[in-house]
Amino acid sequence: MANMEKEYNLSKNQQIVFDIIEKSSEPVKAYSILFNVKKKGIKAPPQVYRALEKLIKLGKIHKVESKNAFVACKSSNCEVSKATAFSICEICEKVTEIANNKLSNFLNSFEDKSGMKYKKYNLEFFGLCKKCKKT
Amino acid sequence: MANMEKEYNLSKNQQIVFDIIEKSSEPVKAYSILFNVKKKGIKAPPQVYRALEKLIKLGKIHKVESKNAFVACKSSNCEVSKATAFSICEICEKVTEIANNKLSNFLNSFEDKSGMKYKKYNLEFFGLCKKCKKT
DNA sequence: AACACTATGTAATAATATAACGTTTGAAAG
DNA sequence: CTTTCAAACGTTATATTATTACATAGTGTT
Repeated sequence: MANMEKEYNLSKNQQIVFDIIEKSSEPVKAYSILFNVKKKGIKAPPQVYRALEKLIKLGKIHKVESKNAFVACKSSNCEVSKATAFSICEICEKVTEIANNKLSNFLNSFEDKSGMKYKKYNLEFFGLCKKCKKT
Repeated sequence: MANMEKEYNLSKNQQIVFDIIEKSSEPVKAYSILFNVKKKGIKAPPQVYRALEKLIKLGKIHKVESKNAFVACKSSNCEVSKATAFSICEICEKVTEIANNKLSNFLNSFEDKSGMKYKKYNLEFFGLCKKCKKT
């Protein structure tokens, strides 16, 4: 019920692309999406990239810049994407979105030397996940 | 004098590529570098990418992921690149490396819910620079 | 000299992303 | 309901970014 309206105003292609990303347990690349939606009638890169662009604007997905790949936003009703943080394992490449108030509060209120504040940021942490640390 | 040894052990191609990046006031793209070093005998992408890879490892340059472009490290004798933060203007696209102890201390000691710490991060802030804010 | 390691040169191609067009659709205003 | 406008769509072509693969050359060590 809570997320009934979540995908309300997505267009056909946007919904198809979003479904692929949301179902994946790992970041999905644009051309992987393209390959997977050929059967649904999406045939060319611009169709995928346009959907991605819109989904990012809506905050429904994020781009993991260091991987050129896309993940669904897990934060509860993240309406508009402006502040993202990810944890990335350097071995298994697992990517997890970090939702941490202390972190986001700190970054949202960060001021540089010139007193400039930022309304938007993207942070990518690299390290070893639990599994990979053990081995 | 202080930076006499800075570029000591760079190979020929590494030095050529580094010079281009260091002289630029803005992030430089790989193919822009390639174009600019044709006259110096570097003719093919792998030559540039290999130099870039090495320079990143050495901490002499950083990649600005959201722009697929490279900047020289301005931090004083940054031997190895592991923690980077940039300020990016959304209008004029000016990129500045942020050197801020409060920020780096916070991020270096950050622990996520699972107690995981990270040895490396990349942070990109987006906003309007002073100039662009005025207009 | 033999070895390992790093760097180089080169051709080909893979992977990621956008430009440019014209058409269709769907919601809002008259 | 039909005009209008913006968003979304379909398609072709192309631009941009990055890597694979393989052969050669330099550099330092033992």
